[in-house]
Amino acid sequence: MVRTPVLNVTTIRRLKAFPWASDQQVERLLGQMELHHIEKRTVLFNEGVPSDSVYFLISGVVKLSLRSPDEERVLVSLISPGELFGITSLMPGMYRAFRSEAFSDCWVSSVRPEVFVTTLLNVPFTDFSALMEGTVGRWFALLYRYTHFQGSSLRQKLALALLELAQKFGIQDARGTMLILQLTHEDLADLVGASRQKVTEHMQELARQEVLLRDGRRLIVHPDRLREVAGLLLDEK
Amino acid sequence: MVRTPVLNVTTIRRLKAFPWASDQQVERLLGQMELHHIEKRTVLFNEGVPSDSVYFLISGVVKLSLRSPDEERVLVSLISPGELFGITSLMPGMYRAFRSEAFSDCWVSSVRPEVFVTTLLNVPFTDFSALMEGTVGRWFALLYRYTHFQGSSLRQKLALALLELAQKFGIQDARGTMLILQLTHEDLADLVGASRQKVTEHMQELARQEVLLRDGRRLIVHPDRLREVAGLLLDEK
DNA sequence: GCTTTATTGTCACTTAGGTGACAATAAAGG
DNA sequence: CCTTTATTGTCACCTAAGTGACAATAAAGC
Repeated sequence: MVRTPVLNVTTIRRLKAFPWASDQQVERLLGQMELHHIEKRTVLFNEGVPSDSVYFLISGVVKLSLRSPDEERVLVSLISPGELFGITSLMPGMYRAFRSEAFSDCWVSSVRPEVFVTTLLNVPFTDFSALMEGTVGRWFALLYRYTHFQGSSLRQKLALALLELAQKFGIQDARGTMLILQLTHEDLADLVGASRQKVTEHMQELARQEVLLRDGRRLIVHPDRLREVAGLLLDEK
Repeated sequence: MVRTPVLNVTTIRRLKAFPWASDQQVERLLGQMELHHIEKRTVLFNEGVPSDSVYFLISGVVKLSLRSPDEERVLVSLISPGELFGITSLMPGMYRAFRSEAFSDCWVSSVRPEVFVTTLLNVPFTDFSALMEGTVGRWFALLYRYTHFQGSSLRQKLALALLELAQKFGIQDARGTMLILQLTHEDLADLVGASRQKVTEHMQELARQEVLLRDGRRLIVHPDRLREVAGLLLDEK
């Protein structure tokens, strides 16, 4: 038999959560939170589904993970009591990037992001979430790349890095997406954490397979083929 | 001779920056931004210094990087015009995690984070920044770990991961910091992106060198020695 | 307490990628 | 245009970590 934990201001304070918020704010927030008990190994949400709640961990440990190209699981993070998670829901139109599951039996509570933001910060949710996207959105994009690097081959890492560059620095061209950037193989090597020589080898291989082509020192890439090489499903990103 | 660019609402709109903000807000923000011209290869800020400005890239490319344990440079990201960077300054008491330098000649403008937040979102900076810390602070911690994984040996990655776990799940013990967590070598392997067998080997090595010890299936670690093994300078984190 | 299952330990073998060394190009600077 | 310097290409060789396979423990379930 599981005893439902008491969730009041004192509990929140003991967990050192939301230290800046007033008792009234915390009280109001608690009134709108749903409480859930999750048994070890139960999946709370999976990567790819729409992000529509913020979660707060009361007790237990939650695991965030990701599946790598070779079907392995990358353990991204372990969440401890008092932490918020599932915060992609604070940015507009996001999908969950990681799977979250109970690493041990957990008590978790959830709120809608709009309620969370308007209660704790007296500001319209759309404004806040747009600001988040414009500021920390890039951190998230970086985290996405780095977590996906885990368990990838150099070839896949290169594809992933070029894909990100194409989104930022690409302009449409008759032959594909041209990167308006003078990148040396050494720069790419520093970006993916590999040696310059191996990058040269793989870039040639990718060119031979028509995933990309070189126009002087400018690169023209095919995002679709890069995505394929990177081992991303078509629905991702 | 360099021509100072015009920085007005139209420029901002063309760069697709702050799309949610009203013309008045953008106008007000512009009035408080300083404009800087930065020549290729010039360092704007270095890792480790206090984070006290938000930057906005008008033209050119900015490079964010990091030095790895073996003195190599990890290229974390390339910033394109219209992007904000240096946003650790939106969280309280942060230091810059990356070096930023001009990858090409750039025009950059800077603002104090308080001005940025209060102008674009009508809310006290301290409230906003506390909320940021409580929400996206973890993304940043993850990014920190993953960027530092780049160019590290398995031994260093393990030390870094254990250090993070000690901060989250550690309680003081006569023999060091005890992790109140049942972690298998397989979990650790998934966390650092390595094979279970090699993790076993390295964990034994670390135990032999008294960086950590095992009490049944509980780990007791020495954060200081872990930091040393991870190749972090004493002032970091 | 005993059986089953999970975890740890160990080893030989394979492999992806690092490294050094140099030639071949291409770009930049005068 | 020619020299200098940066970048790319291509090797052979080395090393850290992956892999499979199994024994030795330890924990969990009954």
